[in-house]
Amino acid sequence: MLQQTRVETVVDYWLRFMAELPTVQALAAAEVEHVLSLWSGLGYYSRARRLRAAALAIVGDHGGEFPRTRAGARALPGVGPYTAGAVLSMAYDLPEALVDGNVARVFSRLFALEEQPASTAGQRELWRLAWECLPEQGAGEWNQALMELGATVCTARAVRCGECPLATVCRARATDRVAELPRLARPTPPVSVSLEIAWARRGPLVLLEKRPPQGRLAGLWEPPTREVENGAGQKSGLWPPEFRAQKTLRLGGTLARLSHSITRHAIRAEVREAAVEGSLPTAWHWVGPGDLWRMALTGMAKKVLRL
DNA sequence: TAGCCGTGGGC
DNA sequence: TGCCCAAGGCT
Repeated sequence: MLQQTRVETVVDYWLRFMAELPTVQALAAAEVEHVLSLWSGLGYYSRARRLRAAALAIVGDHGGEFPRTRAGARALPGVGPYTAGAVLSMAYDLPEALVDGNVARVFSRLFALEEQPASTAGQRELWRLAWECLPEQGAGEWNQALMELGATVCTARAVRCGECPLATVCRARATDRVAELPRLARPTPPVSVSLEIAWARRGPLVLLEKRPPQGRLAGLWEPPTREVENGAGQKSGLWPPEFRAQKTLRLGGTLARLSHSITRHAIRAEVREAAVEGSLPTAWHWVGPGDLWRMALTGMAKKVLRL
């Protein structure tokens, strides 16, 4: 859950997840749809699928216990170099290094590294330093302290050098280059996307569509959504003929326009009341309010449904 | 190697 | 508001 996600965001999801699936055996036995429903709104949903797959491997191949070796950990789905170092050092207090976004920023400044952290050379240098700095005892606490320093003091912006315990030995600080480091990769411009979201009601039921099993938000549920024709005249949304989008929905007296983002996509969405006649596409279903909590909804769907 | 995958918060 | 960024991993 913590991969690319802030602690504050994760906490509530983690508590619900652990209350529902408290053991690795329970997670391994759970339906993918169930796991995704607990992940609903957290994003990067492949993490949820891999977590379940890892639980299956742990139960099936490791006697229900997380591996205690780097190779064993790295072989699990969803466990990369960072996660392996994090779990082994914190859960088992093994002397394992880690590099995440925070450590990369702290080290880039502390040692005034010129390489971009995302580059191969930059990663190699960061991991070398992480191992070089690692104390023989207490690697887990060391790693957490390093990440905490990056999260609270040595931040991307509004850096708090005055509160930093390493300020006197920081090479970026000494050369007044804190704001320039770490060197950032040239950002790719975001793609603007305009969506139309259908809001169709039938008594207490709401119309939802299950997304395709591949690609973005794979297999998750959302109110029927189509990409609107953009200025260049491409990608016009294809609504079924039985379906008519009507006026823009008003929520709290204002037009229901939602801004949203998916990595490198700036999304503007408009929610429209819709009428449905005749048969529905197979992916469309009327869903009762009690079922919504048990479904794998997209974050956008939760916004629209105000859950 | 670089593109892809979600969402929420800070400024 | 719009942009940047975050306890990454996979292909």
